Amino acid sequence: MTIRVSEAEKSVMDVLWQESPLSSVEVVEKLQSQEWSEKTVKTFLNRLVKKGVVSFEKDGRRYLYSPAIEREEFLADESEGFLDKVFKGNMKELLATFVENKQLSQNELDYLKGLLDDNKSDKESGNVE
Amino acid sequence: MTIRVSEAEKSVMDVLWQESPLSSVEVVEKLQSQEWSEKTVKTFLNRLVKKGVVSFEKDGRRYLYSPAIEREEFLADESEGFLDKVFKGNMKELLATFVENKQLSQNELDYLKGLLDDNKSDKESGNVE
DNA sequence: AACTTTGGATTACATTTGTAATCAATTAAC
DNA sequence: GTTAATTGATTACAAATGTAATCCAAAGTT
Repeated sequence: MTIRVSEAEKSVMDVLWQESPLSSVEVVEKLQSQEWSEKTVKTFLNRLVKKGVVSFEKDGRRYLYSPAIEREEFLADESEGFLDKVFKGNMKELLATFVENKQLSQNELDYLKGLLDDNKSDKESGNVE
Repeated sequence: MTIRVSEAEKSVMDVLWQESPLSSVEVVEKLQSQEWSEKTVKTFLNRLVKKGVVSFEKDGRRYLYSPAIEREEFLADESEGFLDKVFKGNMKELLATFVENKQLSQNELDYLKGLLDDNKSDKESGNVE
C-alpha cells in the first residue's frame, strides 16, 4: 500500500516543496488562491504529519513544517499509479494521449526528443542506472 | 467541475469499454480478479449510471450496460487533470518523469519518436486539428 | 494578575468511496 | 398457483476527504 495523499493535501506538499521549513501561517499565505480557511490548512498539515509525509521542528510555540519525502520520488510514484490505474500500464497509449492531446509546443517537442536521445544512448552504451 | 469517476468505478468502465453492452452478471464475471461481490459491482454500475457515464437498455428483466462516454475523451480528461494536479501543468517535467523513471523499452522509444515526428510534420505544414 | 490572542490538538459534520446487505418485483420452477 | 431464484432499487455503514469550529495551553498585553 502506497502513501495516500489527497488532492488538497498535495497542494500543501507543493508549497512545502517550493520552500521549507514554513510555519502554518506561511503555508496558509502561500495557499491564498485556494480560499481555504487557515483552520482547513492546519487540518491538512496535521493529516500530512500523521501520514508521515511532512515533518516539523518546534520554534517556540509554533511548528515549522518540512516535506518528509522527496518530490521526485513522490511524482514517480504518482505517475506509476496513474499509468496503471488509468492506462492499465499501457505506456504507449499514455504517451500518445499526452503527445496528441496536449498540442506540445516545438520547445517541448525538442526537449522530449533530447530526453529520448539521452535515454537511447544510455541504453546503447549499456549505461543504465 | 468534471465528471468524477472513482478508481473502482474506472475498473468497471474499462470492462465496458472493452466490450458492450454487457449485463451486470457479465460485468461481474469480467471483474473476477477484483474479488468484488456481485452486489458491489452492481453498486458501481448504479453509481455510474447516476453519474451519466454509463447507459443501459432493458433486456427483459435485466439491463444491458454500455459506456456513455468515449474512452479517448475520458483518458484525455484524466490526463489533463493529472498533469495539472500532480505536475502543476508542467508538461516537460511530466514527460521527463515518465521517460526517465519508466525505463522505456526500445520499442516504446521508437514509437514515441514516431509520434513526435508526426506531430512535428503536422506543425510544419500548418496541418493542425 | 486578568484578559486577549495565537497556534496546535481535538472534535465535527457532510460527501464520496469501498463494500455490501436487504427489499421488492418479476420470472422460473415445481 | 405457490415457492424459489434473479435482478434492479434502496439502504447501510465505515474510512477518507473537504471544510471547518471548538478546546486548551502558552505567550503577549494592559
